[in-house]
Amino acid sequence: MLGMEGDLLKGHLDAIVLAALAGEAAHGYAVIEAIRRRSGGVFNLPEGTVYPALHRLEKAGAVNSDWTTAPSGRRRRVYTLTPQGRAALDRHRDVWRAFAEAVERVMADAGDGGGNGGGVADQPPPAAGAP
Amino acid sequence: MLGMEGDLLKGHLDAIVLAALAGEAAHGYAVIEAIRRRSGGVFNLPEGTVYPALHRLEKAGAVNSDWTTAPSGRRRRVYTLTPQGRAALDRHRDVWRAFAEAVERVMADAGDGGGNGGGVADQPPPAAGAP
DNA sequence: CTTGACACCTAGTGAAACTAGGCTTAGTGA
DNA sequence: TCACTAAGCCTAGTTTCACTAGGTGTCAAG
Repeated sequence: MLGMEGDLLKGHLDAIVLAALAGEAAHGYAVIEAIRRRSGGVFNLPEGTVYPALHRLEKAGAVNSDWTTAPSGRRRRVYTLTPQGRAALDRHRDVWRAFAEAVERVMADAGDGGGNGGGVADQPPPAAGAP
Repeated sequence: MLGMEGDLLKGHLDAIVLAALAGEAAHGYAVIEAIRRRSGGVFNLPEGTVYPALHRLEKAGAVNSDWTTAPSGRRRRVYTLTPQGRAALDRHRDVWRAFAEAVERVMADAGDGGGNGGGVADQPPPAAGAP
């Protein structure tokens, strides 16, 4: 995942893949491309990430797949959101919203340091110290 | 992490812990409480998550810790952001912003399905089919 | 025929949060 | 005084999930 360090995406991948298919059905490569384009190039997901996700989602009933032939003659496996998948995407959106808001609330308070009273360090004379 | 499934928090924890300390120094329990309160109860982090994070951040030079005695007589290990930790928090905020925006862009496009032309399924007569 | 792009697949790996305990200490109630 | 609870801290082992590292097949162009 270029430009993004660590495991930021973990737990969000299924939602992102489902969202990529919400507009219209697409084959694997197109899903990857759609995610990259929509994210402004932030999410550049490896195939090894996306295909297992698609398989997982298909197994879970969130997407269906059909082999088709592109105008070029190439075989493609096209994935389509199921009604169940759409419902799952709606839930994912709610979860994301709640999650993002929670993160922003934690991050945002940082600057003012006021009005949160409790839970803070009492700084009386240092005691015995560490073990 | 109550109410949050899977690994949504992965990759974001350090940022959240640093942000919890940005206002003022705090001991472990207070960090946990601050995160829970600020997140509106969304992030209810286990001690086994937060303490290793604090230790990790201390080892990395982002926080310092000192043993103190609360008014009650209890020993507490109070953590304080270092200048390095503040700089790291700023970076984390930037990364979060970019990440969140990318996710929202991917999620938001879902509804319209228009204007993205390429990369979509060609649906001519189904070909030979799967292997 | 060779090469590169398209298209798909997957076992194994590693990172990071969480589980599952465990210990210590001060306050409270019986 | 004793038992229990809450505060406070610690950590090895486990689980989860994205990514790495390959690998195969097909089609078009040179």
